[in-house]
Amino acid sequence: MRVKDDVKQEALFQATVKLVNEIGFASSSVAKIARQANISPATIYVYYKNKEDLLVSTYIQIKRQLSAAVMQDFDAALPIPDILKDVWLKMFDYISSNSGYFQFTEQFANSPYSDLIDKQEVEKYFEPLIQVIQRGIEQKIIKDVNFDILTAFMVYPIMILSNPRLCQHIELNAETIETAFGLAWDAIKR
Amino acid sequence: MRVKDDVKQEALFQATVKLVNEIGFASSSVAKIARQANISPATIYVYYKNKEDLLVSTYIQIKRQLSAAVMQDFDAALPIPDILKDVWLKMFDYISSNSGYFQFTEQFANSPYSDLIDKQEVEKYFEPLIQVIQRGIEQKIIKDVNFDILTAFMVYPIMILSNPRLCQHIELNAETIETAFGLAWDAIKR
Amino acid sequence: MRVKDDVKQEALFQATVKLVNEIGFASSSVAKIARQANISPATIYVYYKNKEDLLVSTYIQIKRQLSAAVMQDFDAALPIPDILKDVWLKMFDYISSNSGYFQFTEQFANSPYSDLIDKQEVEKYFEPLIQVIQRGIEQKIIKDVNFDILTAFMVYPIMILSNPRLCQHIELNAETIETAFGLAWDAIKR
Amino acid sequence: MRVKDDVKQEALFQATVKLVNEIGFASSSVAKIARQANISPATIYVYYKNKEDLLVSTYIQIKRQLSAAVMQDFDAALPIPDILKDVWLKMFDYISSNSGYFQFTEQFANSPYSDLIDKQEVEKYFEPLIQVIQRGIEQKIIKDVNFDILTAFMVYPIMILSNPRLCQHIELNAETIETAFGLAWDAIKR
DNA sequence: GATGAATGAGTGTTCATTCAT
DNA sequence: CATGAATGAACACTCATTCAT
Repeated sequence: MRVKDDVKQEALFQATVKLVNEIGFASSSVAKIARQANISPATIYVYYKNKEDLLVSTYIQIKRQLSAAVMQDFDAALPIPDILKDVWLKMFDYISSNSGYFQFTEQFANSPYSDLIDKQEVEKYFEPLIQVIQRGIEQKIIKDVNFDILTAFMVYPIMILSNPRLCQHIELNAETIETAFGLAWDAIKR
Repeated sequence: MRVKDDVKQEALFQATVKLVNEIGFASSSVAKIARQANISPATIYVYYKNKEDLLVSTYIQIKRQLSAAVMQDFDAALPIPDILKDVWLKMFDYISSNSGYFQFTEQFANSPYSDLIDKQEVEKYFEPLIQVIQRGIEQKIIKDVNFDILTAFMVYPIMILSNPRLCQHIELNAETIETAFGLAWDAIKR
Repeated sequence: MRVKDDVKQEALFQATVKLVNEIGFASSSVAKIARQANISPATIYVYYKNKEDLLVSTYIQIKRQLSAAVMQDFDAALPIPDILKDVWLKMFDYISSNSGYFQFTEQFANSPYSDLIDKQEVEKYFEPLIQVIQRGIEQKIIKDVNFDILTAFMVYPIMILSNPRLCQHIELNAETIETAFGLAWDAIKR
Repeated sequence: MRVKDDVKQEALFQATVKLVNEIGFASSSVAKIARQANISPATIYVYYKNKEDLLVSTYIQIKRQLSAAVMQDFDAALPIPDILKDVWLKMFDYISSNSGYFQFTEQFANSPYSDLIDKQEVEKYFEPLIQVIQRGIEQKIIKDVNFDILTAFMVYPIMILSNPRLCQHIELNAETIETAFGLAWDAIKR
């Protein structure tokens, strides 16, 4: 028998990301994704249960990759600001090197499919980071406020600044990224 | 000669917002919107050129309303932090009083229709605010950084904290809103 | 506005019956039925909720027509054998004049859609006939046996003899029909 | 060299009958039958030319089995009514013991595949029975009418009474079966 | 012999839009 | 102005069958 073709599966992944970025989530039909990947629409159903499965799997794959990149060489022993800055930089690094993947996750997060995701599944990868922030609060380095508020200033600004749909005028280079971290740190530090 | 029926147009507006919030952008078909508004699908084409026109017009109407609410009683003579805090509070106020409208704009911003919007058209309403920030920079009260960076810390945190999809754990009351502004101000102030 | 076209609905009815008779229930797709009726597949959904509705409605329409034809001029005052013979002849008459309709009902009855039919809805038209048979049992003219058994000899033979798929060799004329009734009557009479 | 696996073929037969009875003819796809039989869809094409061949072969196998069961110990020397009653009882016996097989044939007979069957191929097994009836006619024990008419009263009532879709209210026990034969015999006897 | 991968053709259904009234 | 009828194109998905191993 023929064997499942990794090349085909990878092409499907790339096609999904590319098409969603080009024409948006709502317009990305199974047939169009198949054509982009140069396979038959029916073949998609060999690799995925249905469209939802294809999109959700693609999302999770990217999220896993992102979290691995960001948490790589994580060193809880460093000073807290250094840790946060390291994560901040790694995240910008990943996003700018993989802007297509990142854009896909942004679109996904605002689609109805988003509700199907177990958020904790994704968050668990960042557990060490969360503990660092917790420690920062205890050591009175970081403001003692609701965690969602801290996240709104420590994480989402990265996403917003990296989203070309939202920020068309800014050039993301080492300097601006560093500058932005300055604001983030000022926001949360005590 | 009969004239276009304002009641019908308003019903159409409400139906569009309601349906998009309930079943999402992709699933909101013309026929369903029409049924929700208790009119015929064909009648929509009396009021709007096509579906895109309907959605874009709905979006712009909300954005105009939001900017009017936020910029109401704008007083450039006040101290800069007071101005920003006032805007911050008014924005939260509008969003919490009109969460349906706000949710619609969030969904819209992540749809392909979003590209059709002339962002400057919306931004011009905030011109006085932009000038205040400019003045803050000149007076060395606000950090002299790219404008997009300032916005990422002054405006988007509001949207993120108000988005129930993103922040499920936080209760938005006077206290948390004030706290959040504290972080925003710390981020941008010199 | 345009008005619902009775001609189109009738064409749809005829096309459904014709196609099911020609290629069978399982192969009769919505697209094929539409092509046979010379309308767009989408138009079917103007007249019927879905495929099931189309088929079930077609079935019920035929059944109603059949029962009306069979029970026409029903006279409970006549002698019981005369009543039964009259019904027997009228049924053959309807079936031979409308063999296409009848074939459709036979196919329908053996399809999964059949389970959706409320049998009592159809049976109620034959209520007067059922009462006659009941009376025949009480008057000891007809055998006092389970009603299903009587039906198996009084009604189904008509269907079998009229079914060209099952009986290819017999010519259904006045004589053979009369002969067959003789057997039916001998079967059930006391 | 490996040989065709009888166990697999039998599993395929059972799976086909089971699935058709459970979900109907139209919904029984090759893939589903294969899954039910715990083999690959492709393997079916080792044993059968195509889907049609699978279904037709299954039908013929059952029919052969039925005729063997019914004609077992056939004794043309017995009195004619005894012969017919014996066949009648054996048929009910087979059907009630193998209701799954019987249901399959009923579904098959109303599918388009039915036209592919050479009816004479099946009928030839009943040749001795046909000759008995012929003899009964000659001896003026049985009515001298068209053979299809006799069959409509001697054979089909069994099928109708055994079809749970048609007769839901009757309990088929020794008594009702005997009673029903009484009607059948009254119908055809002179 | 046996199989999972692969697919073109098809399934029932909904779509945004136009037409006739 | 207002509408339900009408539709070609598209939708997600399944089909029977063949291919490569």
